[in-house]
Amino acid sequence: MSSYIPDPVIKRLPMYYRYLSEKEKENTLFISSTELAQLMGLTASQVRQDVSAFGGEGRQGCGYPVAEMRHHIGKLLGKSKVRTLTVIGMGNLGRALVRYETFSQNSFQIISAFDTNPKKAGIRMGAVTVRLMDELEETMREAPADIAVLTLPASAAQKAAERLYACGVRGFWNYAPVDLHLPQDAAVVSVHLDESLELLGYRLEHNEG
Amino acid sequence: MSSYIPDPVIKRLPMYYRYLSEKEKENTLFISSTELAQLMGLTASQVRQDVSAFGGEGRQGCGYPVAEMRHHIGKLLGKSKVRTLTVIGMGNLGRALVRYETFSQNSFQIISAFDTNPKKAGIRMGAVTVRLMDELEETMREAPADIAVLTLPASAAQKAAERLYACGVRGFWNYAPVDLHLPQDAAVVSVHLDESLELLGYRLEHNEG
DNA sequence: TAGATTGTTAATCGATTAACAATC
DNA sequence: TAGATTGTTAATCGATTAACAATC
Repeated sequence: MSSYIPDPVIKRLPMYYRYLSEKEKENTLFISSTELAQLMGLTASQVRQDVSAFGGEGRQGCGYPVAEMRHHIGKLLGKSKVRTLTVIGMGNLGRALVRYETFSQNSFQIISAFDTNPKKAGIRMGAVTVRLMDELEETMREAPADIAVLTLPASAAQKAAERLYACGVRGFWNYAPVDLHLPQDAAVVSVHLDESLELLGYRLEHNEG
Repeated sequence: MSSYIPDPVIKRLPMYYRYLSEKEKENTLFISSTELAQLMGLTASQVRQDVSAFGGEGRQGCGYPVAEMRHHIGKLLGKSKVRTLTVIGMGNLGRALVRYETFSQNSFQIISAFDTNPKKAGIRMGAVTVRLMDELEETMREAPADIAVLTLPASAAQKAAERLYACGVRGFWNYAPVDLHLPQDAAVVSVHLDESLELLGYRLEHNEG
């Protein structure tokens, strides 16, 4: 069905979506590759190549229809569906994510949260009540999650991921500083905050001679 | 001094650092490009090119000296210095980051935190006391920060960044869903959590025909 | 029609991979 | 020395940029 889209283009889709959303809010009807490129820090040529790659359509002499293209990208990103999330690990980060409301705006819905610490079990956080990891399988049967958010120690992440995979979870949003090894049909996106900060350290160090 | 290193290589440095740290903990003295490549999901050839690019040195027939190479990369990443951080915006994420202890292990030290909400001012969080944004300039004079962590609404991020830049801050770790525009000598690394999750949505949607 | 801008083909650039001589 | 593995040069691959004909 959907033909091949190069990975660099896919990674830019969310950014396209963001800028098109902004433009739509400003009631802009059409935007040229030149303007979009400038906003996004790309070349106009690259924008035209990207659009062509992800199947967008423009009008010569006029530009790209903002609303239509945003909708098209939204569909590619699977925004038409609601995704259910479960958060594994109620440390500082887990707690913050559970309370983060921006997700719901984007049709991501946190439906459960787990921790291994019995002291945290039963506590209400955001819209969910923390459960013990022992109840994972049972809970996943009753209320399956599309995506697991892994905010637990590196040492526990791989095993938890395997357990979740066995429960049918196929999406993994990984915050633990490890690279997960899961079967091909699992989708993993990692957020390595520590590495991101280290990269900033590098840039800071080497920004002028 | 330091010769040019291609950007893709730089972005891999933190991952090299992570795996070398693990190997060092296991008391591995040398590691071959083949083994390192397998761990990191790269080709051996790429590892050798990377190492050569960032100025690492191996021993033929033997591999790369783990501890030495880790130290070398650490120096490139500026890990020899302690970096001071200020967190701007005490929402869920800001609070989580202030309490996050992994940073200190990596020689990043949070020394102040700000919010525009007077109700939050004066409250102690993690190792710092929240201050009102009004006190930003004064505080930066007394205790300058190398890096500002921007965990505030998109609409406020650009202006806050400019203010911080004017205070002499040159590193920006940006969590707001905007792209910052700052002078050349500022180093910006953005963590777009929403976009990262959207990418996962895409992968989930398109993982098998 | 004239002007603007797309869509696409060709050219360039840079990153990854392959190959192999150098050498520990 | 023989075996293993680096360091580097060459080949390939893919992404970005440039150019321009097609067309709204």
